[in-house]
Amino acid sequence: MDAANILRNRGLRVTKIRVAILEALGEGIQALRYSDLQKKLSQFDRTTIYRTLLALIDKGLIHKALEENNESYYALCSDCTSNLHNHNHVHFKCNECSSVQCLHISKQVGLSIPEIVIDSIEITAKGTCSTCLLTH
Amino acid sequence: MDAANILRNRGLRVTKIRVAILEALGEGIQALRYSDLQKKLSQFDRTTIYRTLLALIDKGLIHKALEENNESYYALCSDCTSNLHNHNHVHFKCNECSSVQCLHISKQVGLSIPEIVIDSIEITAKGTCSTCLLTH
DNA sequence: TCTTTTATGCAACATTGTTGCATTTGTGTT
DNA sequence: AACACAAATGCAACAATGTTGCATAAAAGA
Repeated sequence: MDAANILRNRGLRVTKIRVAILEALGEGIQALRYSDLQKKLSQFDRTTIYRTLLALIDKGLIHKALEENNESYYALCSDCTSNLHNHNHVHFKCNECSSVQCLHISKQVGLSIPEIVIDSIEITAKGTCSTCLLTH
Repeated sequence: MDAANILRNRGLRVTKIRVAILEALGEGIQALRYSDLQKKLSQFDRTTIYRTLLALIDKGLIHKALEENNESYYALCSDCTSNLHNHNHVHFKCNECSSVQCLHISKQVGLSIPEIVIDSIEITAKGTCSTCLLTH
């Protein structure tokens, strides 16, 4: 399904920047950091990018994959809805090339702690990605 | 051991702000967000707080427990050294009161993914803390 | 107390988040 | 195809935080 239809399905108007962001994030399996998105979408106003990201997150089309060193990484959602972000995957950041990607894992991760109710768990793994492993 | 000795042990000079930050973080089991730290330490310059946090992180005395919504939460380290931050604990954020704390877990968490080398794993859990559970 | 090394405070600038408002655009309707 | 209305965009403006350079002040050992 193309970006335009994805947007329509979530009740969002089809605008240039929304299509551009979805296509930018759809190019690879990687998450993109905000500053890179901004470079790539430099024809649009900063505020518009900001509000578009909020709208796409709100509708469950993208998510913030990682926040680190005051940089936010954004990635496409795979099975989220307008009502619920549903991320049963691990966010992996390569220490070499700084790439961030969403890794789908088969096993469910559980965690229980006395006296506390846990609603969600986020897992971020860091290491060396396959590309960087080959390079060294 | 008091803050002054902790600092000396890591080869850091004992200054007012370093003692103040260690004591602020040592008061509770909770992590403090940057903006709260700044309010609490308003007698010091913003730059000094910034550089002090970097120095204390560098020496393994504190760590950034969570970065969310462009807010950083800082907490004391329990068993880190100058050479290695060693965090086998879960960071828990309460959705009700926004408090963040480090929870030490007994079981080791493992994760392995083909073609990738994983060096470290960070786990952030969100839910309702014991205090907020009692309130409702 | 003196000296040297290091930390601090201040100024300055960059990046990102955030809001209000006028203008433009998308979309369903005529 | 043109219209009307709701929604999105661009621009201006300000806030918070990150970051660096440099002059001054403070810590630690002699």
